[in-house]
Amino acid sequence: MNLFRHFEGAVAAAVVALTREGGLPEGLDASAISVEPPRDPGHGDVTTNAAMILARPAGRKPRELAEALSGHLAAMEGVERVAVAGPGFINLSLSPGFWFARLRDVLAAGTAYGDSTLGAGEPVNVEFVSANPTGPLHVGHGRGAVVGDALASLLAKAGFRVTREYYVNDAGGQVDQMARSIHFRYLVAMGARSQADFDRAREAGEIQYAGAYLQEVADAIRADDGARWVDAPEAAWLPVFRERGVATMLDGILASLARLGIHFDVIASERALVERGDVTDVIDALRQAGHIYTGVLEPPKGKLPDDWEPRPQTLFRATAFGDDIDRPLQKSDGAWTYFASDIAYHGDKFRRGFASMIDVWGADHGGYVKRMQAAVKAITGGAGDLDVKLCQMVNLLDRGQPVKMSKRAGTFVTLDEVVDRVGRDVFRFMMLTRKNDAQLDFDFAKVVEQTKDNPVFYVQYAHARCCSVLRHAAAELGDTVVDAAALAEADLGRLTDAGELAVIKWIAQWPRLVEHAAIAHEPHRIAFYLQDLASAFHLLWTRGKDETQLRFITVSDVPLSQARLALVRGVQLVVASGLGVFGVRPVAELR
RNA sequence: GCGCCCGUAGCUCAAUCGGAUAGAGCAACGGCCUUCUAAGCCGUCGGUUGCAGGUUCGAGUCCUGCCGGGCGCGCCA
Repeated sequence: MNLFRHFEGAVAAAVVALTREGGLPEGLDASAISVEPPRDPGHGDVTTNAAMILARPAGRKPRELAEALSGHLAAMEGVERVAVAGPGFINLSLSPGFWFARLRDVLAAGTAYGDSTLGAGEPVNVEFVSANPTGPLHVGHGRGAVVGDALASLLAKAGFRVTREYYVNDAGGQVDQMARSIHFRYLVAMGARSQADFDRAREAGEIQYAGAYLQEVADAIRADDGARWVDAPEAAWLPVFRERGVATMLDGILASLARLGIHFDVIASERALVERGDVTDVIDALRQAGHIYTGVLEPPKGKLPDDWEPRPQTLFRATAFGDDIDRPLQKSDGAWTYFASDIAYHGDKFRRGFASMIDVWGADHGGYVKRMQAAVKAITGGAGDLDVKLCQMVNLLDRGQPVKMSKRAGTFVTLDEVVDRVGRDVFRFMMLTRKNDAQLDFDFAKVVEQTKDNPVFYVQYAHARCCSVLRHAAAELGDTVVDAAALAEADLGRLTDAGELAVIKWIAQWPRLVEHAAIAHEPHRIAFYLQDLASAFHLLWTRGKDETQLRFITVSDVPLSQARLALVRGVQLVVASGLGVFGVRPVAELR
């Protein structure tokens, strides 16, 4: 139960009641009323701005209105005290019994606590990674992967029907360049060209993909086909080398993601899209709607590209949908631009039932957002919505020193290498400790440290500590005293310490946090929440060191122990629930 | 030149579709802690939220204009 949503209903009822009594005019707009936790806990547990929102249209003073509404709210079950404060806030303080009921919610729901019906089963498509199948993933891709996957899990927990999707850019010039690079290596392997030729071509920049990872593809083709492609024309070998390359690279990419625990529901191929005629179809549709014309773009202001010349192009009227300039759809050789096929792809997603689409991109694609959103508006008649999450770069460090990366020097750090070194769970959690559009420092040394500075450790430790306490309790008090059924029946009224209540209040925020993070498409909020929850719990545990009467296990008082162990169990479940959204496995003990 | 993102304590970052006195951690300073799992706990110091206007009951948040940083800017994806 999201307790704030619960009290939203109460506030709405109070407004209705007051209206019926003649205290408010009929038909006021109540949509701006919020019910939320106050910034300052000293103000109470729940606050609403209802009186301030309604005062102007009602022609009444905010505080006076607040007093009138308070009367109705004071009668609510679970409300211990109502106060009007500041410019007209209504603050509710809830009774211990109300909080105990929330803890019982957790014990009953398990890690499903926080699951919401907010999404009402609405389909949402989350497209992420979508890296070119031309090489292994690097750390930046890893961030996008984790953000996309966690966002998908978050939306699923909030009640949306989520599809995870990967778009393979297997149709453009990039994969052709990769094919040529593989072919060159193949020729060297066959003795048709020399290694010196290869090195020279690489130095001259004629080989765009010089990574050694393509050697295995060249070798595999040689093993299968022998000298068949040595003298063949490019038109003959290119498709073969391209397919082999794409298949191998994609396999590698998906394997890297699988190691992170990431799996896709749909792998969409750009080439298949083009070959199916989807691009032609969507362009035709746009043309019929009058959104396409042939024109000449203004040259960009400021620095002019050397080879710029005015040229008539097939343009999408993106400016009609909020973009700054109209965008080209065809290259000069007649092939579709990437943008054109991407329009078709998003059109395809929409036809498959996704009015709500989320794309996770690297920040270097930022300039592309407006045109894609414009295109989505155009092809869906305004019915589709595209949110783009741009992921900023990850700065790799080791003990504070930047890890130098260079493709040329071969010191390029792949995602696999990072995951090998720190483990999947640490990587995933760390990738979610910052807003997606903020740069993120990732220090190999720090992320595996067992100190409070390391958020992964701090949160995992809270979970491990809960497990440890429960293990000890089972040993000292007996299994039947601490099993799920016994704890569900515990007399929570024994939890009288303010610190204990504080932890329950943190636990009870979880359902609201899930909903808000899901609406905002911001999974990182969970990381901050888990640190806060862990902090409250660690604090309580630590107090037990000095004040032994506060310890969770008191052998001489089994009912008291059970109440406190119920609280420990609640913390354990909510931490596990949060880590579950992140795809991080909670640990039962720290090594 | 234009567009997008960002600018919050010395540092790294929070701040709930616009809420009350802008919060944590690190660092610094002062104290405590020998264990239900040790890697900690408490306190102090620290702010014109880049600058200037505007909108309103109320602005870090929205609008306008500047300043500073990052990214992008027709046939790459």
